[in-house]
Amino acid sequence: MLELSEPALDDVFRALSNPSRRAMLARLSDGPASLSDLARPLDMTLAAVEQHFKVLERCDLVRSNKVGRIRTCRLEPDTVRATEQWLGVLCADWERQLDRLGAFLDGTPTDQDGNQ
Amino acid sequence: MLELSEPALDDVFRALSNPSRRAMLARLSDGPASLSDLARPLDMTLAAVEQHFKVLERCDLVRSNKVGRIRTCRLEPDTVRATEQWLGVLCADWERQLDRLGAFLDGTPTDQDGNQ
DNA sequence: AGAATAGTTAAGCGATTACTTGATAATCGC
DNA sequence: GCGATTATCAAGTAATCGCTTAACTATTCT
Repeated sequence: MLELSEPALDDVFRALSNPSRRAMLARLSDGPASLSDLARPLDMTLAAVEQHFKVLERCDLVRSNKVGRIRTCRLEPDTVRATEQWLGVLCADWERQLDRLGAFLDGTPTDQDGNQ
Repeated sequence: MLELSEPALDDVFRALSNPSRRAMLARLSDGPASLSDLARPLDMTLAAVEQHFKVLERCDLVRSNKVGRIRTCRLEPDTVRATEQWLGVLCADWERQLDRLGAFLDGTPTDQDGNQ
């Protein structure tokens, strides 16, 4: 599984924080599209959409290649999954901590120490 | 399962895009902490940490209560899981689309199962 | 009571964001 | 070749972000 560095996580979450960019990703999860395709439902100039796309591409949420005058854009699901996993670990840690607490309240000994 | 609105997703992803805020969440996934606890490993003033915490609290990634002069902070894992799920749907849609494409290239009719 | 600890609030500042307009290519259809 | 389509680049701008400092309000400790 792809592991994202801290700066990469900055960029991925930043990229995901914009609704137009999320709409572009959602569109791409349905299949490849040109920049104009991505722009069509969005209420902004093509130049703006291109800038949004570059943000997504710089952090590897998407990739693209240009043939003729058409740039074809695709989702890059590895990065999406790596991001999902980061959140998963956060929840897992939380649940592990709740388990330890529950065990403590039950009077059951915990063998996983390391409380701080 | 908690479902996040589009504006809520804006705020959650924005909140997650900062490394100090992610460090605070990671610390809280280990158990409750005061604001000063959260500030200790971070190279910034307590005022800055409090501002970061407010960002996390406004989008329900954490909650807190104050007793005496101590504000005790906790993770709110429902929102983390809802965010994780949004990413999960994105990947699922992408995989469904790959399945359709694969089936088309095989000349086989599309059905539900199968992975990539 | 006085001093230290913990948190809160407001103002300010430089950097970054999310656009826009306008100019410039490159390419396709006829 | 010409005009429409598709994309790219540069510069400008208003708003937001990530801090800081400074002043202030509890609360706890001795």
